[in-house]
Amino acid sequence: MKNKKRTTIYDIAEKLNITASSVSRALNNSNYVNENTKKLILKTAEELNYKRNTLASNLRKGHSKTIGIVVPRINQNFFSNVIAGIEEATYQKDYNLIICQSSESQSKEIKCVNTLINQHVDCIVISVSVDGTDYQHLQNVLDHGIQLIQFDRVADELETLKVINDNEQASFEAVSHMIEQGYKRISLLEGPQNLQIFRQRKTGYLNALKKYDLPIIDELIVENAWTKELGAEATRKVLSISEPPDAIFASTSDFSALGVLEVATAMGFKVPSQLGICGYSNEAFTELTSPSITTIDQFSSYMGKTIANLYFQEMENKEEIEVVPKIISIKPKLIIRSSTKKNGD
Amino acid sequence: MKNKKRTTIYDIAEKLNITASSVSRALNNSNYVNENTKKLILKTAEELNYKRNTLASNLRKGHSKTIGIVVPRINQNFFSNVIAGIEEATYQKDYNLIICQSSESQSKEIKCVNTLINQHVDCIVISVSVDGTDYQHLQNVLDHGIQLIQFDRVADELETLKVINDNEQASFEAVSHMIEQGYKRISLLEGPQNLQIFRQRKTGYLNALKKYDLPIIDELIVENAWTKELGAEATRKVLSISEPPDAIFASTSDFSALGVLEVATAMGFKVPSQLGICGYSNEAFTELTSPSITTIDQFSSYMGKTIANLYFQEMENKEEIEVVPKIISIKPKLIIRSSTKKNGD
DNA sequence: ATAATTTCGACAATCGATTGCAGAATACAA
DNA sequence: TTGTATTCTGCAATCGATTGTCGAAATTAT
Repeated sequence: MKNKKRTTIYDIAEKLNITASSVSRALNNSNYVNENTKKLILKTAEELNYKRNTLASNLRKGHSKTIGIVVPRINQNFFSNVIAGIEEATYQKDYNLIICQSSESQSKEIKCVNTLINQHVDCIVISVSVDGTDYQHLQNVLDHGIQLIQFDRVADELETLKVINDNEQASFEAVSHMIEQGYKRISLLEGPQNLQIFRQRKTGYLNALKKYDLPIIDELIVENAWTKELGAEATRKVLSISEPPDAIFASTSDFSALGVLEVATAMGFKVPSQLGICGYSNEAFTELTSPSITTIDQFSSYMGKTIANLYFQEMENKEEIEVVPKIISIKPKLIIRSSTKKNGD
Repeated sequence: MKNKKRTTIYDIAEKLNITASSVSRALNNSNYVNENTKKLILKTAEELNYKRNTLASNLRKGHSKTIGIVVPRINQNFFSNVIAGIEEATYQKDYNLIICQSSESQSKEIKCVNTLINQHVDCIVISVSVDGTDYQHLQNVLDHGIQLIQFDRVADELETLKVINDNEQASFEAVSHMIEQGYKRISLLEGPQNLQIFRQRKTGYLNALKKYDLPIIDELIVENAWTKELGAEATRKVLSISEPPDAIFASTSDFSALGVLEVATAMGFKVPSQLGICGYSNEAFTELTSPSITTIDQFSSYMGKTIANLYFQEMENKEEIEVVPKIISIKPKLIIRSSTKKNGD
């Protein structure tokens, strides 16, 4: 295990009585080396089980062919799907992925970002943590000449490349759908409003109410209900008021919606006839609950591919055109299931 | 964006009229530099927004403080949880993670492993792809002096560090539980037998039958039923024979069990009274189906932490003791839910 | 046969940080 | 004051691969 000396281009060069430069050129398939020596070099490299030292190569070349990713949680469905999507697209171009999770803490997020800068990654892809307020560390990425792509949860004040969902539109459609189903008192479980995505979803909700001339009822809007537990708690609260809602839009996540469903069922509310429920994210389980939960699909894996391709595209233009902030918005899709079919189907 | 020159220790040295070595020493908090100059250097580094070039540092130091991970699918619950567990433990020690997915293809797996060797990672953590037959590429990892830790799906013939579940025991307990519930004709949906984990699960099944003196019925054992679709197909088959099973153990995954449940329900079998179902992995959704599915929890995140700690522990011993192959076996836990409660509760 | 052009390969510098060695500067003791 | 020990700093080599420059050899053109 220890002290194993790996073969370098110098070892190959020495064995063949040539210089390392020729070996390097052969390995990089340059023209400036004789076909025969090239073959000989390749053969010897194979024999000696040579593996290029990417560290040295990258140091010299000044880039790393590596993309750093920072997400709140690796093992959250949406994020792991985005990552898988990025991986698929970058793998073909021989890029590596360094993955960090901020665990929803900005201080850890800052550390992660710094590590990635140290690593000389070519690009940082990030979805910010929930408690973020200051984005100096992201500005810092730009200052170091590293491409920065924000996705989903973005710091809107920062002018970077962004790949997002059209949260407002999706939310609008979801609420409109519920209204058209006949629900009239729709409660909104909203997420931390410092995040743009949650503000947008709220706007969509409000716009839908407005369109259908429904009143905005403050006591039906619950802040910060974005985990299963908080969703459950919020549900207990809104279902206990004198005039409870006849539908709940858990705009933060399907987990929240799951909390809603469990509490509502436990409290004796019939879903969907007495209470409609809509979640957000299209987690796998939404299909399996009874009733199945209406939700919004964010095309997470596609989003990942989009991010990767956006990076490659920008790389190509880098030399010629000045980089302009660009936003790609993906329209999510409303998945209508049983939990909002007020009148059956 | 382009051609941004990053500050190096030389820039700092030049500005302060000292040498780069002193700067390096100060940055590494060495004693061999005056307290005052150290402070000055740190301050200047801060001012110039200096970030260490990890590439250069690692090249010189001969290691990368990086662990490479290769899994079949990043976005599969079990794997993303293991990864999250590894991340948690390694983060504290300032290690980075490079993550690759083999997409269940050995040829891609080999490429991933080679990339990681090139990257000079200090350790490779791998769960092999399903179609693996030859493990030369893993031997190669060892030959390059890189620590190798296999987990879950391991190539048993290779003597490396391994972190696995006690699949046989878990399977034995699951089947025993079903038998004790009164199920007598238990069908086994098994996974590709070239993978040790699936062989072990089969052994556990057979041992349980033997213990309770139940006959082994070949037509109740279905090969290669390890996705939802294959599980569904297998179920259609076994439920159509003249004497159908009264229970199905989807030993490959909960997805397979889900396929079983859907087909069984569609065919009019009552779960759990007419047909018991047990899955494997404790995916989140198993709690949400109706009925909820009995399954086996693998402590995935804990497994990740165990892997990381195993690596750190081996690192400490590396110099003194010769590395010996070591296997850590984690005992999974049977989670009993409604789908196997034959007589209600 | 000579000149002009290619092709090939060696040399040396470079990427940025680290570190062994040696010498300078300072402190302390005799 | 001289000698010894200690602290600090600089020099230069090193990690392994890449690449611009230049000269030698081989090829082609004249």
